Amino acid sequence: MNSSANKHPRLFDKRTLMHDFFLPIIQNALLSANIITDKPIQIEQPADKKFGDFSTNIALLIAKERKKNPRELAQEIIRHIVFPPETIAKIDIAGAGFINFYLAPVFIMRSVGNVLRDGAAYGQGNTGQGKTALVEYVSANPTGPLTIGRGRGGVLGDCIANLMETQGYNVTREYYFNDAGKQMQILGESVRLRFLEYCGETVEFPTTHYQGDYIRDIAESIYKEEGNTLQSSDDVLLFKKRAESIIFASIRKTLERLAIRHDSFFNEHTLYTAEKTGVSANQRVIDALYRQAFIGEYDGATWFLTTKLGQEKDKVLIKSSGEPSYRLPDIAYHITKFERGFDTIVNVFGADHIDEYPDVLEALKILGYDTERIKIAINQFVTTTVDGQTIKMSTRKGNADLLDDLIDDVGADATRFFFIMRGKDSHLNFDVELAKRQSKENPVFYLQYAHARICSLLRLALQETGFDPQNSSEHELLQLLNSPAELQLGFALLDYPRMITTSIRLLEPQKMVEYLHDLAEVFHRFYQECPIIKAEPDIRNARLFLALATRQVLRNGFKILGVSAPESM
RNA sequence: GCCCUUGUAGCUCAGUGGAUAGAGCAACAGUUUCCUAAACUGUGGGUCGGCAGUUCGAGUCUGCCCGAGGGCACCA
Repeated sequence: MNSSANKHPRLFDKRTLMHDFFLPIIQNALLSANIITDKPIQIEQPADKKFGDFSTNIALLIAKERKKNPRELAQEIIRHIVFPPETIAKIDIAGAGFINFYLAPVFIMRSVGNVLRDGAAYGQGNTGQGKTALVEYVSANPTGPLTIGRGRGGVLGDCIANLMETQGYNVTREYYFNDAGKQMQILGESVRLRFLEYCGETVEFPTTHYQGDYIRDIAESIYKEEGNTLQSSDDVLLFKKRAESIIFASIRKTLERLAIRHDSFFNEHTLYTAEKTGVSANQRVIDALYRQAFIGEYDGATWFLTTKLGQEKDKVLIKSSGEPSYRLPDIAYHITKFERGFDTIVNVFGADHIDEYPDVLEALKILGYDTERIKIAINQFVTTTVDGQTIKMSTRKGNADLLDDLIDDVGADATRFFFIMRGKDSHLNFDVELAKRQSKENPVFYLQYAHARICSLLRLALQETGFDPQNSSEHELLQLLNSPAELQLGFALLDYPRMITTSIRLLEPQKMVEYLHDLAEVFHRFYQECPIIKAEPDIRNARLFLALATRQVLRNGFKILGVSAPESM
């Protein structure tokens, strides 16, 4: 045991309660009851409070192999359970043979003191200590302003990165983009044609080109600066460059509004150019796959022989034009993630890219990379509802819903919150009217209100009583609390660290949203039922500590979600 | 046709093989001499898309069928 562990008594959040407290207790009981089994001991929180705080189904699991009645077995196990004083209040058997544990109120409230002690660090862990992670998200090419759909992936990725940082991961947030492909060529051409219109020419604008108004805006800005001097030029590159820098600036600005940040922008084009070795990253992929006999040449193109892996068709890596298809740089890009030494690699992208990653993974596997390190988070699409009418996101037509417009409409907090308040696999229905509403129907306001209410309470308490729980360490007062509402709140606070690890395991920040909503609800009930400032001093101070601990957890959670924590509303 | 995601209350959605399937909103009925009523309490509401299977136990796992979204390019 190291010295820091001695300085700080063990933190009894639910994760540690399950693994470090209940597990050994049950293991020892089985041992002394002479029950040997290879069945795993499962400890869970019953959905219904009346079945205790924790329960185990071990008696059910081993009943068959022991040919015994599960309830009798449970009885026998209970007889052998030993536990420290002031921890467990009651143990009983219910249902088919579940063993249910009820925690002693003192035990719960003592643990709440640890929340106050850890403060902003409460919930942090060390599973990522000393490890690096790359989280890639947004990665939109600079062909137009960000759409609402991209926003969902951006917030999802940002929250995943935030979550991982709480566990000690050194996270690099990366944006992968391409400014060299065919789409960018079309972008430059689109701007040039609109520019010519400004110069007074009548042009035919192809339907394959970008239709959005922003193309006209860019063309106009070029016209204002350059006049018609470029009219005779057919240099598309110039228009492309201008468009790219303007669009990229707008994308970054939009992301900034949502506090979505990146540490690294990876330009796909660097994979095309020769490195020190004189060979491009793309070429190295071809060479390496060739050595493994997964490259074929026919129809004038170079193919990844995925039919050898049981797929229906081979996949083009180099087109007959000599240009790589998107797949080749994708593979090369992922190799750089390994070469840069990341321990964990997280890719966040939309459902439209769902067919892309299996090929990349196959190629990486063939080349000997450990694809277990790669985690994929795919988010389903977004539809928006305005005035009860569902509007489907539409793509390159120029009538796609713009993320900026949505932020203008409902604000950054609601935008972020709504994007992650549903599971990523669920098709998100973004109700714009609901997001704008400043009432309890709007879940983001419900949560923020709980925080503001606590702030207000602490302000008033200080003013009326002179007591500031932030400047007091009499946390043992918490042990005076034992009403159902207080215990429920204290118990909920202990769940926070486990929710973080669950969210990371599932790459699902939505778990945090749900948890925080439940926490706010339990707090409001406590606030309703327990008078605080008017209570007698010790109880009053204890309740202020409980409120302060709640505010801490809300703040810590809001920080991960990227939602503001208002002091008053 | 093939692949991925998905189908749970009127609506939007939770639900790690476990106990009588939950929450929010909406509906209805209540709560304020008292710290923010932007809150709280209660009531009603379900063939978990359908059919089979796996097992002590299935909303959860498997197969088939039906519906929804997305993808199946020498676009990215």
